[in-house]
Amino acid sequence: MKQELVELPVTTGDGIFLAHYSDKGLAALDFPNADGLVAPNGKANGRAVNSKQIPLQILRWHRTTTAALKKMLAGQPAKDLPPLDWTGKTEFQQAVWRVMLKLGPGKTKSYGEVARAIGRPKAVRAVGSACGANSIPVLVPCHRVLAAGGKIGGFGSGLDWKRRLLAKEGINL
DNA sequence: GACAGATGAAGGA
DNA sequence: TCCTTCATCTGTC
Repeated sequence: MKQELVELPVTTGDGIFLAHYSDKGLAALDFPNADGLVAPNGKANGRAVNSKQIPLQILRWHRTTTAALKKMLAGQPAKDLPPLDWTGKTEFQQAVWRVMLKLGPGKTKSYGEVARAIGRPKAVRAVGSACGANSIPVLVPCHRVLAAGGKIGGFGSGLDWKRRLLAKEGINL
């Protein structure tokens, strides 16, 4: 059965992101498209999609998310993060993302370093896959994971975003 | 079970 | 240096 998600827009100086909440926490975050609006799969442009009443708890998470996102986009550490809903994700993916959450602004790790940090030094390609499976970019800073030698590597939401986010944190590739 | 992938390292030119 | 090749590990279909 499919879990119902509440979708709420997050307006930032970089466009309107779309946050998806389950009853457990923030489940996904969509980047704005080139026009600064939410991506086409988000069914609204800057409006709450769900007509039904939004639970107070989700509104509180949304405030935290908005503040955290704005901080991150300003290259500052987010003070608080909403609970993240990683339901259905594997142990391996969660381990990779936990390592990323520990990375502060301006700090980067290579895919190999992340693999070593979770005790699987040879699972470098798998770390790349786990990064790609990250549905909460920016807040789970997969953009801070670079390829060996300081090369940019890849980014599921587009390398432009990766460069942009890194530049905000003072990292120029 | 096969295949693909956001890598890394080694070897050769 | 730069490029190519291959080993490695995990997730997905």
